[in-house]
Amino acid sequence: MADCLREGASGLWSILALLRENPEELKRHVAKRLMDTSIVDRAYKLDVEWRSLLTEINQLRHRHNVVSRSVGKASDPEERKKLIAEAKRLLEELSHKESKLKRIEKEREEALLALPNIVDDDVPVGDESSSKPLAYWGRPKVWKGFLEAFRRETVENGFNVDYEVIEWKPVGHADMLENVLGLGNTLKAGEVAGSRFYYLFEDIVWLDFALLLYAMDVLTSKGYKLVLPPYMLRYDVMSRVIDLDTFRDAIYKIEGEDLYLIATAEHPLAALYYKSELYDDELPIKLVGVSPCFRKEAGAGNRDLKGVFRVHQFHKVEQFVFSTPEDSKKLHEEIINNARELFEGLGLPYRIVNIASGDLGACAAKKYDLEVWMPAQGKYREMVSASNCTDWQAYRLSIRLVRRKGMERGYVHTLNSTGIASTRTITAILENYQEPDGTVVIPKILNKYLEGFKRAPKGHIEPVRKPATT
RNA sequence: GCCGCGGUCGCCUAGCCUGGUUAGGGCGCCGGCCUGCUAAGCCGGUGGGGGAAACCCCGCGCGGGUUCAAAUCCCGCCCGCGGCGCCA
Repeated sequence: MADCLREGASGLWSILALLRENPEELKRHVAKRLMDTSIVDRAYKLDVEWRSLLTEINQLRHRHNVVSRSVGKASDPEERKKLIAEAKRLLEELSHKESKLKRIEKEREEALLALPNIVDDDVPVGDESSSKPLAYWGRPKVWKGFLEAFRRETVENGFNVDYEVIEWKPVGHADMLENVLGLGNTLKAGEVAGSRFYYLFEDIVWLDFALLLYAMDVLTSKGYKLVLPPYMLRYDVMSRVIDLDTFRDAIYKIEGEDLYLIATAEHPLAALYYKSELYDDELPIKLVGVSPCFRKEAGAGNRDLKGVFRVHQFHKVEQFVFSTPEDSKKLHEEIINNARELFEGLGLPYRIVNIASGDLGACAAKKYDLEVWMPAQGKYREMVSASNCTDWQAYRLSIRLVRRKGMERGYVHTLNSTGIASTRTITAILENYQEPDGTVVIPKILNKYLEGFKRAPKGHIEPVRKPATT
C-alpha cells in the first residue's frame, strides 16, 4: 500500500487522501478487485465539485454573517432596515446554491462510501482462482478416490503435505448428522422456518456450546476481552460497518423497527467505539465477542443446501482488534495465528489461504482464510476468515486515532477474524472424526468443556445407524 | 405505552426563562517557558471541513421550522433518569 499515506498524516482517511493525490493509483487498486474503476472518476469529480462549491458558499455565508451581526449593533432604524434587506438578499442567493451543495454532498458521500479499501501489496491479484495457499497443517485423511485431486492441489503445488490414505469413503456431514447420528433435523426445520434452518439435538448441542467455550477460553487467556454484544443494530450503524453488497445479501431486518440482525459479532464489536476517539497508548484493543449470527445467504443459490455448513443462523466466537496503523499487519498475523491454534487444538487439518484481490470483501485490504480438510468432500472448506480492514471501517464509523505525541489525529485500523463458528466447525468434526462404524470421536481438547455436564457426551458420540457402505 | 426532567467542543459544568460580543469556567491531555531534576506556577493549544497560507465556514443528542440572527423559541425523533401502567 502507499506507504506515505499509511498513517494518515494529514488526519484524512487514507483513501480520500489517495483519491485527491493520486486517483490513478487508487484506480489500480480498484482494478485489482476486478471492479469498475469509473467509481473512482465519479468520486474524484464529485469531490472537486463539492470543494469548489463549498468555498463559494462559505464566502457567501461569511458575508451574510457579517451583515446579520451588524443588525444587532445598528441603532438607527433606517440603517437596520437596509441591513436586513441586504441579509435577505444574500440568503436568497445562498438558498439555491445550498440546495445544490446538499445534493452534491450527498452524491459525494455516497461515492466515497462506495469505494472499496485499497489492496495490500501482499495480496495475489486475480479472481478466486488466484487465491494462494500459504501453509498446510495436520495430516488429512484422504479417501483413495480423492487422492489424485488432493495430490494435485498440494504436492504438485510445492507443498509436501503428509496425509493418510483411507480405504473407506467417509460419510458427508449432513448424512452423519441426520441419519448416522440422528441428531439433526433440517427437514422439519425447513417446513417450519425454511431451508438452511435446523434443529440440533443432544450431543451436537453440547458440542456447539463446548466449541464456543473452548474458543472463549483460549482467546481470553491471550488477553482478549470477552464481550456479549447487541444482536441488532440500527441502519445508520450497520451501513457503516459493512458494504452495500454484504448488507443486501446477508442482513435481516426487523419489520417495523430500525433494527437489523447482526451477521457476525464483528458488526457490534466494530461499533463499540462508534464516533469516538482512541489514544495510541491504549491500543491495541483486543476483543473476543460471542453471539449468534443471522445471515440471509441471498447470493448463495443452491450451494451447500444440505446439512448445517451454510445456514441462516449459527453461533460464533469472533476476534476483533482496534490498532494503530503501524501495528495492524502484525496483529493480522496474530489473529490468524490464534485461529490456527484453535484448529490445531481441535486436530483438524487445515490450510491457510491468502485470498486474491478479486475475492476480497470491500472492507478488507488483505484477508486470510483458514480452510479445513473435509474428508467426505475431498476439499478444503472455509472455517475462518481473518481480515485487515485498515482504516476503511474506522473512517465510516468515525473512530479516530489520537497520538499522544503532538495530539495528532488520524483513524484507527480495525481487524477481525473468526475464532470458531459453531455449526461449520461441527461439520468438520463430523467428517474428520468419524470412524468406519459411524462413531464420532470428540476432539480431546473439548472434553474439559463437556465434563461438567451430566448428560453431555463423554469422549465420543454413538451412531444410531450404521453408515451405508459405499 | 403514558407523564415529568435531562442530553453543551475527551470528562464535569455555565449559558437557555428574556434570541444578537470570539459558547465562559474546571479537570484531563498536548506543546512551550521557568527549574539542577520533579512538582508547583505561568503562557498557548486541545471538534469537523475548505484553503499553500492569511483566513473562512460548520458544530451545543439527531432532523426540520420560525428569524436578518437560534445552544437559546417551536415541531418530530433518538438516548438517559424518575414516576405510573403493562408483561414476566
